[in-house]
Amino acid sequence: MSEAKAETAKPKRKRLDPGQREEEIVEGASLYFSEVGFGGSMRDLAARLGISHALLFRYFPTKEALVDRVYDRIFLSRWDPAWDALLDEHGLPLAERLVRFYRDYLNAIDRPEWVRTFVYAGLAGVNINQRYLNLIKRKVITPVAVELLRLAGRRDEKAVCDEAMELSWGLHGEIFYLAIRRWVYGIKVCPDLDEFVGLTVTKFLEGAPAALREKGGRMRAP
Amino acid sequence: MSEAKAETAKPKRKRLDPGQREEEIVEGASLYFSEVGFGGSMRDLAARLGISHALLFRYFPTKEALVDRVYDRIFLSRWDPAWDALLDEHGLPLAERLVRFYRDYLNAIDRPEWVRTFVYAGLAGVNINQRYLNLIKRKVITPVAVELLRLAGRRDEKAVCDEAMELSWGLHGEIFYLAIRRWVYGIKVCPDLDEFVGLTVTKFLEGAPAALREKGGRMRAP
DNA sequence: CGACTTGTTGACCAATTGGTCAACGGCAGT
DNA sequence: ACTGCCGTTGACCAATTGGTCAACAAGTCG
Repeated sequence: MSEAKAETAKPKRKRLDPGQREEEIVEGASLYFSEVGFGGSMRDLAARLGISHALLFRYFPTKEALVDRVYDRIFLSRWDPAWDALLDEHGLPLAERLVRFYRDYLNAIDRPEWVRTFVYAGLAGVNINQRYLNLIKRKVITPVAVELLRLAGRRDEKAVCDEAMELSWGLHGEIFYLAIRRWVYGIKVCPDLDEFVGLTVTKFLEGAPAALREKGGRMRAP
Repeated sequence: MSEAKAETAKPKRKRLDPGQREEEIVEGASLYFSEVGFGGSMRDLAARLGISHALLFRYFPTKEALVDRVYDRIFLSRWDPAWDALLDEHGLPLAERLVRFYRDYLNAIDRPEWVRTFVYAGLAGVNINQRYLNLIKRKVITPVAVELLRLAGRRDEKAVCDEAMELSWGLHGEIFYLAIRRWVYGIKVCPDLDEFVGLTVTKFLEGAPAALREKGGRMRAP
C-alpha cells in the first residue's frame, strides 16, 4: 500500500532487458508517429513511453533510424503469402476469391497505425509507398483486370486493357477509401466490413464487365 | 544591361500594394503548405516568396491565422452552386447527371493543393474536413443513394438504406481515390479523366442495383 | 557487503522555430 | 528636392528541436 501507483499496468521506471526495451520503443513510436505524423518530437515520444529522451538515442542513433524501423514494422510482412495462392486459385469463382481476399485484406490493414502512416508516408514522398503500391498492382490489380477482360469477353487491345486496369483500381480504391474515411477523416463508417466488401465486390462483378462492353456508349458525351 | 537579373519574371524586391502583397502571400502559402504540410516554416515560405519572414507577420498576426486563410482559400466556395441544380434535375437520367457531375467535380478538385491539403487537414484532425464531407454526404451521397434504392426497386428499410449509402460512398471514394493516387502517392494514373468517370459511373449503375437486390446471396459466406 | 557492469538520466549544445521591434528606404504630395 | 507615410527589413528573443556526454544507480557476482 505504501506504493499505490504501482497499479496502473506499467509503472516500471528502470532497468529493462535491452531487447524488450527496444521492442517497447518501436511499438510506442509506431503508435505515436501514426497519430501526430513524423514531425512529432523525440521528447514527446519519450515522455509517452515514460523514459528520458536521451534513452531513445541509446537504441537508435538518429530519429531517422527510428522512423525507418517504424516503416519496416508497419509495412513489412503485411502481405499474407496465402493471398497469392487464393487470388490464383482458378478453381474458385472470381467472386468468391475477391470477397475472401478483400475481407481478409481490409481486416488486416484497417487499423489506425497502418492507414495513417501509409498516408503520411505518401504525403512525405517516401518511396516505400510506391514500392508497396507496385506490389498491389502486380499481385492484385493486374490479375483481376485480366480476369475481368475475359469475363467481359473482350480481347486484350491496349485501350480496353487500360480500362480494365482502371476498373480494377476502382474496386481497390473504393475499399481502401473506407479505411481512409474512418482513420484519416475520423468519420463513422459502415460497421459491418464483411457486408461492405460483399456489396462492393458484387457491384464490381455485375457492373464492370458491362461497363467494359459498353465502351463508346454513355462515355462519349457530347 | 547593368541589371541583368531583372529578367526572371518577378525580380521586384520592394514596396507592393498591401492588397496585392496579401494575395501573393496567401497564394504562395497555399502552394507551399500543400507541398510540405502545415509543419512548414514561415521562414521557408518567406524565402520562397522573396520577402523577409518578418513581413509575413505584418499581414498575418500569427502562423495559425495564415493557415486558416489557406484553408478558406482552398476549401471555401469549392462547391459550384450549379451542381445542386444538376444533381436535382430529375428530368435527366441519373446516368447523365452522375457523369456530368463527377466529371466536373473531379476536374475541380483534381489539383495538388486541394487534394494534399485536404488529406493533411484530415490527418491533423482539423474540423473543416468533416464539415466538408458532411456537405458531400448531404448533397451527393444521400440523394444518389435514394435514387439508387428506387432503381433497385427496394423499399427504404433501414438496413437496405444503409447499404445504398455505402454503395454511394463507394462511387465517390473510387473517384476521389484516383486523385489520391496521383497527388498523394505520386503515381501515374489514367490520363483521360472523363473516360474514367464514364466507366466508373456505368459500373456503378449496372452493378449497384444488382448488388442491392442480391442481398443475402453472395454476401453471407459461411 | 563491496565492486563492477551497464541501462538510464539530467544537464548541456547548436540549430531552428514562431514572433517582436526599432530602424531603413521606396514613393507619393508639395 | 525635401518631407513624411508606411511597406519592408535585419537583429533579436524565448521556446523547442535533434543529438551528446558525464554521472548515476539497478542488478549481479564475488
